[in-house]
Amino acid sequence: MEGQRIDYAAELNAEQQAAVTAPDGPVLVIAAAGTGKTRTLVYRVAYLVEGGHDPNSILLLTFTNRAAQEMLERARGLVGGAVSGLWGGTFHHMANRLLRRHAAAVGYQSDYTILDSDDARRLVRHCSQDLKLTDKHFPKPDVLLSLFGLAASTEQPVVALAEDRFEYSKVEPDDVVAVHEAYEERKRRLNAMDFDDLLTNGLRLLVSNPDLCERYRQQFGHILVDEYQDTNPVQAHWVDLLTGPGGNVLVVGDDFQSIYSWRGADYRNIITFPERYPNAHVYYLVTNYRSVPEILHMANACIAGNPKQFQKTLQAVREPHERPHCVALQDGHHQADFIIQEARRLRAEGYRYSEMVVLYRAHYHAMELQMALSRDQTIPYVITSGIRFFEQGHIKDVCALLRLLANPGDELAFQRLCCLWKRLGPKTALKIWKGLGGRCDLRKDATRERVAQGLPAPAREGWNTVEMIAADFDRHELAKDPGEIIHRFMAGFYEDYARETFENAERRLEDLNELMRYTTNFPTLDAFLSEMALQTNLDAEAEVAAQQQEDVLRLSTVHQAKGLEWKVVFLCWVADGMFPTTRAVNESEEGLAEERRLFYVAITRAKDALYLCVPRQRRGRDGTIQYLSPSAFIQELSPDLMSVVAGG
DNA sequence: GTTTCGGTTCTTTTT
DNA sequence: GAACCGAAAC
Repeated sequence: MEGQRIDYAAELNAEQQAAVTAPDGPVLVIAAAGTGKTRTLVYRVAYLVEGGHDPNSILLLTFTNRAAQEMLERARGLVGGAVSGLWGGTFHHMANRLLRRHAAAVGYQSDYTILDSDDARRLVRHCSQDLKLTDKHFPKPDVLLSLFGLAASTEQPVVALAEDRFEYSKVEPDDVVAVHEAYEERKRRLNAMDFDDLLTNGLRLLVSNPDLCERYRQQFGHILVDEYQDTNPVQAHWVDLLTGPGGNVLVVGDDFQSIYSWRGADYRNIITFPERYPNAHVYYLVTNYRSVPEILHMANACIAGNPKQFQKTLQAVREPHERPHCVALQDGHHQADFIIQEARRLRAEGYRYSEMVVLYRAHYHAMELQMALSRDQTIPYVITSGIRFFEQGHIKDVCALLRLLANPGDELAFQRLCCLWKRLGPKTALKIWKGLGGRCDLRKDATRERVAQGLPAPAREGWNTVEMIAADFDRHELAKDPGEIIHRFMAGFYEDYARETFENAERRLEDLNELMRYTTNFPTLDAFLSEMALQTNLDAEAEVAAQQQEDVLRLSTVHQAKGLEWKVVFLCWVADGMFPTTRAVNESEEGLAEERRLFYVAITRAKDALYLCVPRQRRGRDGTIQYLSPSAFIQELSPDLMSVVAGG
């Protein structure tokens, strides 16, 4: 492979080739669904490397870990080892890499902890409680966090968003601001950043240190950005700064597939790209190799109504096959039965289960199907659950010890660790923490003695294991072997604890063994912890890998299905109130437009066959039956775009 | 004063 | 599940 020149004209179509071989300077590639967006990016990387550019000077930014991994692998397949040295990863990943080096420039120590959403939630809860904002009507941590996050990623003040959001409720915007300030202060004190801080501090680093910014501009001669329509203002600003005037930046995206506005993504970044970079070259990819024309007709029709977008129509190249099916069903149970039967029928026809997928708007929409599948026992399936691998209780328990060893200021880790011991709860843990002066460096003998003195007798047992690990920490260079720490902690304490505490202890212990294997990929404890915090989706990715080998039916949210494709797609609950969700519709016109884009994403995942399942009723939480109309997205489509089937 | 236990309720989407 | 609340147990 290596050394062999790539024949771009033979391997790419004319649209793709034009984008891949675009001249230097700013480039915008509008790539509709299934038109070879990833292929184009990967070949662009190869083109640059073949053109003599040092891979070290190329920065490839993606949105998800999965995309980063896939592209690096494919690039390696094209140009071989020459690609190593390429800077590739998610925005968060890159920001973290820069911030570890220059943490002091934004007022942090370089061993800062990255808070996952669960940590952030706990911290905000503490802040609300400290401020005595415990009223039933005061917004919950999740609501507050999404507001803080939106403020951070759109560079808006919290107070403005709070006034807007709570306009018709009794919530005082000032109280929300107070919690926000307390939260910011506590993160500083803990030497911790949440996901948004990585981005905002990454931006601040470049804004307030022009010399540093210039240095990285020199370093990155070429910047490539995937899924540009999903960037938020902070990310876009960061890319702009790193590119600099006259720099080379190539962004790829599809405004039709912008589905992350709820966390600050702004598709205006892509719409206004030609204005921000007036000499930008713009390329369109609209030839779709993925889907049969009937599916593309529906996709084109469904999205056409959305305003303010780069108008483009997917061009089919495949032969006509069959129209998407619109299946009327009585309720969720009938829907589940229908999917199971139809999947089995298709299987008999020659499709593998791994070539089919069941998609839905929200995780809980899969409940009936999940139950039916586990009762049925004939179709192997995986579900990308709502809880992330690294946010499960047992993983976080074990990692609390690692985190405290890495960052002695990590109060959350200390709390979590202490609450594992018998007869030791949050109150006592806080007392000990305060007694230590807000810092617990377990490597120091004096610290360990002080902790030991504060413990109730039954807690000693668990503590002894930690004490021994901490005492050996420097002597045995455990900082270079996080797996060994986990192993010792489990052998000495956690295995017994898990068996006493969890119904499904064995499964959880298996997870921990898996975690131990995973640590071998990392040279140090710090490297492992950084990566772990940013790999929120490890389980989903493992399942994708497993699915490719085994014949397994996958159940997934539409969001998680983005960028993937299957021969057969079942879309569930295409009914009013479910998809689009009531919330989005109530919010604004823009909310509905985004739901429509999500619907578009779902449709365009399908290659051969698409089933839109429309249950007509649903049991409410009080047991009453709720009647549903078909989704507005179906009603606004011309009926001859689909074949109507009665199911069940 | 704290911790633990047993019930109830609620699930949008993710780095 | 897992967060929350109230009541029992240490």
